[in-house]
Amino acid sequence: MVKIENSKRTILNLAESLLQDRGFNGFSYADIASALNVKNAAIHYHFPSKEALAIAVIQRYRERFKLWINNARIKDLAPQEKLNWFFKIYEDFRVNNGKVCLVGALEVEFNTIPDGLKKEVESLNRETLAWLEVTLAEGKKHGAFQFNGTPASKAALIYSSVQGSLQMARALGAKKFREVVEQNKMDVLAA
Amino acid sequence: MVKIENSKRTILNLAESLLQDRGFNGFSYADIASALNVKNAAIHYHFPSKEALAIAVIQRYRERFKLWINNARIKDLAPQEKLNWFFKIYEDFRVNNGKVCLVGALEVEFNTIPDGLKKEVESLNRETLAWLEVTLAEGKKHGAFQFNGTPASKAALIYSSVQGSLQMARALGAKKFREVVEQNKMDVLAA
DNA sequence: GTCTATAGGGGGATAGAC
DNA sequence: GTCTATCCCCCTATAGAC
Repeated sequence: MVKIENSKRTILNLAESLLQDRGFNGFSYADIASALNVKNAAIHYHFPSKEALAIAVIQRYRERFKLWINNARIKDLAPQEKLNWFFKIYEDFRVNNGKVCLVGALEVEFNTIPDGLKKEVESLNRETLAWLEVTLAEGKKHGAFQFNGTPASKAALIYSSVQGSLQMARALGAKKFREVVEQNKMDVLAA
Repeated sequence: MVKIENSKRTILNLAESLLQDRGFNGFSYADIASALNVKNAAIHYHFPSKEALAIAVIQRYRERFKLWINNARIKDLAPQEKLNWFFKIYEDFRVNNGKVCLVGALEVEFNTIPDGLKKEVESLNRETLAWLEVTLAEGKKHGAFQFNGTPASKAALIYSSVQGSLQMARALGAKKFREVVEQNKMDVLAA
């Protein structure tokens, strides 16, 4: 009972890492099996299909994000600090072997992935944008943020630029990612 | 002589389209062959390997971009119009079956693609950013643009957000992409 | 230039033994 | 829970006939 839960968790960790590293079409059951020193079929015992595995990865990620944003440690922060926390998530991806955002990776491969997985990606994307939008609106109302346009479109710009710059950092180095984060801050923080 | 040049061009067109639609790992020689009603091996006659094919696609794209930006029709435009032209490139991708930027697509798969291809992606990325940077600097100097930060970091933000929002549009619809473009314009145009 | 045929590898997935 | 064995499909790439 404990063993299987640990196995599932370990497999999900590996799958999440591989998805961020190589995309859906870029990793295989064999990658996970060899990392765990077991055979291919053992992974199928825990997750019957690659689609089921990837869906479980995204669902767990969505749960995690939901827990974070509803936790007092994040929820009670000032808007500027919330935004810093948000950027920190992706900075950690960047530092951790140049991983990219799951949403961006799967959207590049969107036309090749199973339908059930598409729905999960869409949900994660929507939920992330929704939180950013509310955070930006809150900060603008309190005078911490200053920007033209709606919180929704500003949120879309920030999120898409973070996704894009994580990808760019693979070819041009981490500096590009950090430049984009700093530029985003300058463009939104009230002088 | 003419025939082979036409074949090469047709194959490059298909490969470029497939790369933007499904990524490097998401398309195969068979996709191209069946679209041309020929067999797999015929494609190998024109491009010996998948790496060579993808490299040729990017090189042709780079040439095209270079011709555009050095052509009087673009070169002599006002900075605002240059920026509009830039956004239009990606708007056309979006309209044309939801394609994404080649650079972003290949950077998501960066850890799985051949080395020669990586170098081409890096070059295209650098050249695009360089043009954007110069355009932004020019516009700022002339008073058409107004923004904090360096032209380089603003260029990185704009380019990465366009890449990211094209991807986002696949899950959330074209509206997201257009929102990001409009927000970018608001954030850079002098009031 | 395109064909048939084939080599040689990798992929996801399942059945049945242990 | 993990193993071996296997199925079946798709992939890149090459050789040699036409």
